[in-house]
Amino acid sequence: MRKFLDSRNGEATMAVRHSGGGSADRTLALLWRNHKPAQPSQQTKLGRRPTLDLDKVVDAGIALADSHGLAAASMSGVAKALGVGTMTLYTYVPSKEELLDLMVDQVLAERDLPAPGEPRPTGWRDQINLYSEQTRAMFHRHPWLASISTIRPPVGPGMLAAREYLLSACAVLGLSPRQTNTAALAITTYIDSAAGLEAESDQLERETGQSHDAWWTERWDLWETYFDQDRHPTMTAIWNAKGYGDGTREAADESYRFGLDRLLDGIESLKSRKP
Amino acid sequence: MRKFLDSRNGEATMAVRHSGGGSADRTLALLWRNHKPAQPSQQTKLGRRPTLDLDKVVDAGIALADSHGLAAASMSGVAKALGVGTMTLYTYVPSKEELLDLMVDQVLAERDLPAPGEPRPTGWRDQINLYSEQTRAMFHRHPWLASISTIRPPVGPGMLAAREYLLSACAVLGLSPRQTNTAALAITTYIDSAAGLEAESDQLERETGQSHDAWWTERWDLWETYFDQDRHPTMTAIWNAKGYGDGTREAADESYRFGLDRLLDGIESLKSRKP
DNA sequence: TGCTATTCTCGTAGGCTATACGAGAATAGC
DNA sequence: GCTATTCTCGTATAGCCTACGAGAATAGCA
Repeated sequence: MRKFLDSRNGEATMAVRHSGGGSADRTLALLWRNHKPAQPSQQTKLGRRPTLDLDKVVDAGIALADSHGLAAASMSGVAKALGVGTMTLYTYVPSKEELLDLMVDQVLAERDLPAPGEPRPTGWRDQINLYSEQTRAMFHRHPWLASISTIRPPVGPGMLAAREYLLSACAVLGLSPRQTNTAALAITTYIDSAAGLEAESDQLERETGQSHDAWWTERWDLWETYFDQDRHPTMTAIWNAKGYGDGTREAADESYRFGLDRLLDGIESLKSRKP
Repeated sequence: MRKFLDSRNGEATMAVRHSGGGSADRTLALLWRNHKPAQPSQQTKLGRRPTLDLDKVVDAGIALADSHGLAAASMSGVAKALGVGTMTLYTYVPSKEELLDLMVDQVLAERDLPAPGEPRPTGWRDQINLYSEQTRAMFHRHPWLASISTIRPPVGPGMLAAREYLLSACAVLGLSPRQTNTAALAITTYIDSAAGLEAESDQLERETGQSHDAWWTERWDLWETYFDQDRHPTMTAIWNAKGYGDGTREAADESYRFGLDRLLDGIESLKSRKP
């Protein structure tokens, strides 16, 4: 008897990911597989030995998505990379959807964030900045993360550990529990989105071999033929004042930090406002 | 001789969208089709009459994506909705990629934002809030927008008009052109991301018929079996203090506004800081 | 009227995707 | 060696985009 396989079919095309259908309990068991000290060895030694294990499958999926894009991490692609038949994967994973959840949580767990008792930066901002830089690095290592929806994410050890760290950092502000949570939410919204865009952008330049400058140059016709300065006076003024960045990495970095710093300014000022 | 069709194939699976390949000029011509007063009627009346026009195709794509998700806006789906053969669409649109660009820019243009000469809210914040609310409404009408990458977006009239408005709103702050642009970027990053998440979340509840509360309840086992309070003290404390929202629309709205307001606070304080 | 050049229409086919089903291979213990 | 159990994976179905090329419709001209 096959283990999983009761899944209702697809509609998982185009980066939609409900994480929904099968058994939530089963997915949880897979996500937390290395965190509860092993079920009471119900595993007898009956039957054929497996050639793989779940970690190998998840790692192969991540490696493929890293090197050749999320689309390359198809069931057949992962199977080929592991040297097995496509259908063999379904012994280890109930469906592609669950595989994605597992890939995501594993990658979320990669961030090196101090656990509750461990030493951490002293100031609030430095604690947030640690989260920010770790998250940015994560997105750069795995740009495909940016194209995965984060509502109803995999509730695995990786996601929960990062959330705990961010909340604990926000807690030192001394806001109400409710506001602490809201502040953390605003911060992740900005960081995930800005870091994701940054990483996607870099990846695009790498993959297509076309710099953003080259991309704009290809659209020279826009300014030549279609752009109406009278309808876009501010853009024109900023352009004339050379207010658009030079497309360098430093400019992008400055942009990222500007938004985050202003958001943190705003949150921090709540403290002094109501002393 | 077919008009378009020189496209290099695929790799457009899974919500990647480079907008790259074909002729950028051709895509621009399609995007701006209704904004330059018609090319010098080079169109003789030779040949078979077309049964459709580009606007019908784009509208059908948008309608399908709105009602049944982005995946439903496939070439065959759109063709079926229009009552023509799949391949007929390729007379009007070079590829699926371009169709998506056209759908996106049309939807971006839906926002009701005052053009340069027109009356607008007086205060800076009200001007930004107008942009914010229009954008939020747009995402709610078209939740599929959230799953489309915004780097290298379609540079059509819709995108440019919205950008002009936002920049002109930021310009009243009197920052340097460079900082004005950076501020606008931070604001769109937050708004697009938060509004997209909000809309995706609502759509998910509608589509799956499962509320977020129900989703969490389905994962009851997490708290029961896997969650370790010692490793997540802050989460536990916030939970005990009922600091997690009640999942109502009002709570989500408050969350959205909190982040935006703090970001605007931070940006605004730049003015007074360097008088 | 009929011919021609031109344009639009669209069936077929090829190469991708996920996965249900079921036949077969391998193993532990008897 | 037999059996119960487990893992492996070929085949088939239904979807995706789109290259190709045959055929239909039309305007203008002879």
